[in-house]
Amino acid sequence: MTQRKVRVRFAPSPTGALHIGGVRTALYNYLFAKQQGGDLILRIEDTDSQRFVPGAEAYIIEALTWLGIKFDEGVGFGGEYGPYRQSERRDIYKKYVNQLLEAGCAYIAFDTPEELEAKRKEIPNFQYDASTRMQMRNSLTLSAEEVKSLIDAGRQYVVRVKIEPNEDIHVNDLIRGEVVINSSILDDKVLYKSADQLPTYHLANIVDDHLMEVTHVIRGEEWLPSAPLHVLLYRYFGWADTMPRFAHLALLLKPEGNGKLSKRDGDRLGFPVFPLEWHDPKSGEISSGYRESGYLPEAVVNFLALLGWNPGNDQEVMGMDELIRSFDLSRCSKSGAKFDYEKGKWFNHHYIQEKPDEELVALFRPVLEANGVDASAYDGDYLARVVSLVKGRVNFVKELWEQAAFFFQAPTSYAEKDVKKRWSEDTPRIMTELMDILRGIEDFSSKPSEEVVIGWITERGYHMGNVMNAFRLAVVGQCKGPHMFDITELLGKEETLARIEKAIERL
RNA sequence: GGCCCGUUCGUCUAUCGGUUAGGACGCAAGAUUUUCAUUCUUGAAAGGGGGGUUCGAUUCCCCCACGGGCUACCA
Repeated sequence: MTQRKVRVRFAPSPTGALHIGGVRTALYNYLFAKQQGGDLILRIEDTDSQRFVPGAEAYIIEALTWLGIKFDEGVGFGGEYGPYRQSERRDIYKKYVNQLLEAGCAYIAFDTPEELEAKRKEIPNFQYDASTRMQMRNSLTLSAEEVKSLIDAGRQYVVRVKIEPNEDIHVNDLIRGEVVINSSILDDKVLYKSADQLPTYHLANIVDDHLMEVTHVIRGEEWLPSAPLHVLLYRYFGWADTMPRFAHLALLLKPEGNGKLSKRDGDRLGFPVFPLEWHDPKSGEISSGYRESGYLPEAVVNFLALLGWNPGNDQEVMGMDELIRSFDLSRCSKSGAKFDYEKGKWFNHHYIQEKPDEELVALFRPVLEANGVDASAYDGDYLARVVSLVKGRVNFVKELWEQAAFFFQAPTSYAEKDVKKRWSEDTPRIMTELMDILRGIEDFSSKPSEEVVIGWITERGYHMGNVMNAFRLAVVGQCKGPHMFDITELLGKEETLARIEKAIERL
């Protein structure tokens, strides 16, 4: 067992956009697989035909690819253990259900959903289990002939697992240690549904993990209560010796209030809960995504990795390779983590600073276009210099526009507050004088022009702050922005003079 | 209701019986500066409650409280 190659799987259900919590589960699976030199499998668990949403599968693949989570096999990635879509594995499940039936570990039940619902209403805490199954209509209470005639008559039925009561079942969890649950509190779960002739999660999951030789099941905490059932199923199938190890991850919680993180929280608090923008085909609703909001994938990965895991030291900034190196399931926290969006923003800010300017320029060009600027009119070097001047003040690539707009458009208005404070009666006179000085500068680059202007201000005994801020107001439109002479260097002498002239006219 | 899991600054977390309980985000103050931001420095900020065990508990055990999950022919 120890020499088996590590194989883990991410097995989402294509019922909509991939939730950010699901992304984290996928990430942890990936980190673990790569660290162990193993494989990551993408399996699509589409056994619920009712909830199937077209496009969800493609969305999942695109989202994880964007984040740099790479699969070794699975839907869209090939592999020897396919098919990897559960809806294409009907025959396989049928065979294994029959195996369970023949072994007496499962039975056929004819109770309709309506009958069950009535039962649940009638008896509080009703559970289909060892204590009640002999009062129900199933192959344990009906004779073989009756069962056969019902089936021949086309009666719908489900297959239920037969749980033997009064046994302590031990689940050894890599994160939580040993969890013990008594089999009496488990119910005879449906393994095979009548409606769509497909297995439920429980059956399909065990059969596929076994057939695909999965060694570790890393999944959300919501599966912990059914883990004993899964352990039992491995035993009933005779696969206990190759049963995967389990690791149940604590959930991502709402930033404020109670409960787990949901799509509504994102809408309400103004942050995405999906990796990519999602267009719901049923409701037509559009939900924002991290990618479209201007997040860098490395920031999302780093942020998510630390939500519920840490390397055991003070290091927080880690790239994918580093995460792979230090990831450790035993260091995953057992309690749920509130989603801290502010920290996510900080990570993005950080990764923007680390990113080479040329790469930022590539991301900046579409932002310029979106704001009506013909980005192709500017060469990469110019844009790179603009970006390097303003990137320190943004959290998102999008915000680069707000910070750098004046490099592309002369101010059309001037910040009222700054005008009041920095533009006095004799400012036009001083600005006219400044224009003369600027005209005379041969080398208009930052340092030399700064020396000349500062020299002039000092010589004339002008107030440094007043002159420089008026200058800034004229060129930028408000009293903020990068170093003044870095701006004028990029703008050039002609544009700088034109802007001052315009300001004198208008103010 | 039943069952399971959990509980350290506002948030994410470190601590594997003895620490001035550490770091990060956020927040506040200061420094730098011709502006705004960045940056840097500093600061405020935590072991849910009650019992044990122990020379000593944040750390181990029990109870309670609180939080989370599950309790479908959904995953």
